[in-house]
Amino acid sequence: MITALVDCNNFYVSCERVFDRRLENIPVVVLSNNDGCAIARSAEAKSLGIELGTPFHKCRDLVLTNNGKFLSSNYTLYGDMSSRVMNVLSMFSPDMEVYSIDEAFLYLPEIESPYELAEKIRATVRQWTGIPVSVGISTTKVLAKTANRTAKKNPASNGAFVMLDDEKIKSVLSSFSVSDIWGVGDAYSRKLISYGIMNALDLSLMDDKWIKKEMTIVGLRIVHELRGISCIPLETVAADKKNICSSRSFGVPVTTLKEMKEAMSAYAANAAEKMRRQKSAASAISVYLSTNPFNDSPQYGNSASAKFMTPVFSTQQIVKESLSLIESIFRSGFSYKKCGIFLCGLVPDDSLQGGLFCDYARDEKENKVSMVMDSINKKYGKSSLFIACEGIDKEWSMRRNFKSPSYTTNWNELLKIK
DNA sequence: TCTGGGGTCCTAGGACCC
DNA sequence: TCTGGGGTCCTAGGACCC
Repeated sequence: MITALVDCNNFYVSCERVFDRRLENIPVVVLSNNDGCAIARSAEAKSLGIELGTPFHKCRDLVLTNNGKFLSSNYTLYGDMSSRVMNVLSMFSPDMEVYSIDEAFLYLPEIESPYELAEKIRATVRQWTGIPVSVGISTTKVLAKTANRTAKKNPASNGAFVMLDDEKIKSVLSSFSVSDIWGVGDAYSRKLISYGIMNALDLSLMDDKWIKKEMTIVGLRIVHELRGISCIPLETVAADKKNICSSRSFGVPVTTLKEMKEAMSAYAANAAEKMRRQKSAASAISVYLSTNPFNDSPQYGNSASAKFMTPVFSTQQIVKESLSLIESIFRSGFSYKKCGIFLCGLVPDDSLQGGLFCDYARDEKENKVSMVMDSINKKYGKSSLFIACEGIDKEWSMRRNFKSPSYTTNWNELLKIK
């Protein structure tokens, strides 16, 4: 099957550039939550040598002295731009897997000129959304990923790379480092290199038994895909999450139980809303807190979990349980950096059943309140309605000193043309 | 001063069953 | 010296992805 991987170039930076032309041709760095470290870089920023994950304070001067700009991440904008891009891509194939916020796999029909199609995809997405993309085309997902990376690495390829015949595939693989293969991370690439397996062609020629022993069945699938045997299917329908997590670092250290409980309530409410969006209920929850491991100050971290007799659905129930758990592990005298919640054992909400020891009438009422809150927040914007125990001032909330407007999702922040 | 957040899958080993 | 065979379920930990 002819498989394409379409990947947006420097996606977050590109989203920002669509609405602010002043960001063209200068180093632009988008920072993680809390303005902590670099998570997206323009080509100009990359050529200054700024690596993914570089802490803000370690690259601030370099970027600013080169007339560059920092931006806080604006996920509302990126999420909305992503769905625009995906909408355009879906016109090119009925068989599409949205793989991440900035990538999609597509099955393409057998066509005479895949290269022309790739060009058409690039031009259409660019014109309709403003986002530049790269296209890699081959016969399996792993090979399409490889082609895409090759397109990005070679300026001559003009953002599109096709490898369909064996000779071409072999020649690309022979100069493709194992550490760049999709599915081969740090640990495996170190291991492979220690065995003298340096490039993708070397890996594809290894014995199946050896691969399975050293890299489990997951590694074997990757190797087969490198050989052109498709074994990672296209997932056209996004599966429901099995776990949902919400966690954040604090903008300023948290030292009191009162603030910790406010933050915990906010994250719990956020996780509960995400869970209801996919129509699930949680069988268990787990919470954790921790100090800042990069500090010399006294360290402490802990977690606690609880199982519910019957799966829970409402924000009220989830917040209540999370607060009692976090209280049980909170110790005063520490400067906390982070806390979070996991909702586990998610089941479809239509299979909710009353438990013998539950107050069914109360649960029903709370479930309805949660759904009403969700619909109001959907209509009037996030956190139009929130529970009081999240606190009002939220001094612990994350830093986002350089956030751009929500150009596409908030009437008050529309782009103004002068 | 300052280092993100949110997921998935697989395996080994222990506990338990008959 | 010697201690069955076959299975399930759960959890922790390690690998990976963006």
